[in-house]
Amino acid sequence: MSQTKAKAPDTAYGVLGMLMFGEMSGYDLTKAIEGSIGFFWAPAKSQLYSELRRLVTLGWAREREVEQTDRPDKRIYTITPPGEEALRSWLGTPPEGFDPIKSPFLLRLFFGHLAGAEAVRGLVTEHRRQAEELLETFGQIQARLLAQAGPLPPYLTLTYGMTYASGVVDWCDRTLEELEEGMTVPGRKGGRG
Amino acid sequence: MSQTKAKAPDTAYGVLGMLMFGEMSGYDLTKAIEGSIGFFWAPAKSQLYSELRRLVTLGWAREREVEQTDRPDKRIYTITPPGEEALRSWLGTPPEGFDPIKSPFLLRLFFGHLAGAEAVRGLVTEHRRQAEELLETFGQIQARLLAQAGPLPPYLTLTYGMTYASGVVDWCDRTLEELEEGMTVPGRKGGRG
DNA sequence: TCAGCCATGTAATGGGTTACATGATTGA
DNA sequence: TCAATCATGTAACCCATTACATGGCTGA
Repeated sequence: MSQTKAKAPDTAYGVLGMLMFGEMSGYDLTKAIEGSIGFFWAPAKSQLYSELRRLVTLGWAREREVEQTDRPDKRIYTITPPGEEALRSWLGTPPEGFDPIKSPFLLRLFFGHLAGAEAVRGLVTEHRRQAEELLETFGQIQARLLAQAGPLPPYLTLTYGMTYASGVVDWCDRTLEELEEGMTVPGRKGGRG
Repeated sequence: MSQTKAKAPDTAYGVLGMLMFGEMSGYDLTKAIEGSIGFFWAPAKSQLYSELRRLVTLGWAREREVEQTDRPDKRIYTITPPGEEALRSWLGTPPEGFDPIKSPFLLRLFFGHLAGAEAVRGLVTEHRRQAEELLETFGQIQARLLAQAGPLPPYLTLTYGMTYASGVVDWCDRTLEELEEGMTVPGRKGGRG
């Protein structure tokens, strides 16, 4: 019953991809994900488990029960050949449309004039702090990745993240300066500086 | 029955904020959103309608039926004073945690070594194209905003988007060059260039 | 005159999160 | 000895998307 032409949410393929690193339990996967793709694709635990059930149904992964005495029993998942094929086919299909942006920060910022300049400054400052924090985390990961000569693509996702985060920091700095000039769009006319 | 201390999803506050521009129907709101906060907060139509129902229940908006003959009847929504208060209070509460990133692009890229260098180049090239397209759209909006002296915050969300998109374009360019050098992390040892 | 869009929504479905459950080890 | 963490998952709920429904106008 293994389907290759089936459609599944991206999360399913993310899990499949992780299984390429070797067989894992749901728990193993949560750990593996939070250190890697978790930065840009972070399903909840229970979501993971339900995707695993889906993979088994599709024939894209095999499930094996492992009984344990000191720990809860577990189920270990292995990718199957049809699973690998489905993964590769998905990889060959670029996502349509740009990455969806969903920003609680920008949503608040947009209505900032209702909250006043001081609140906006606070919002931006906090955002900057978070971006710097992220940047530091990325720096540590980078050091690790540069020490071993692994495949390039995961490293590229890291540089992407670093470009993004440092872009945010710069924008925050520029914006905090701009906020000194008032809360109106800096049009050409009527400006005094 | 108007509650001020209630919790609602961010989408509800986004809708409330839009209602500050004046009373609107659900249809009006979809239009208003897609030209503004839609770039970073884009609920589906039906989501919008259910949030409107929520707002009425909470006492944050009033609903008024308007019968029409040539068009379907409509319901027009107005923000109430408790609604305004809830909105302001929400604006004063910065989001916890950095904006969640959910990137179908990075998810594919991460597993790029399974697809080969050529596929990765294609993926990056397409992503670059999309980013440039976005950048152009933003440029047009910018021209419009600079022509009138409106409030600064919406303009700031725009510069944020532009910083982001042009950062992506740069990253794509750098990455396409890097891909010429092979598919391994450019570590210090063993490199020839 | 027919396809497509304007204008207004509802229904069905599915993806994803938070809360709940369990018991064994380990460190303070 | 008590709280925290490891290790493994399930149940309940809600947010969000896609598909469906309706009927009048508008341009080719």
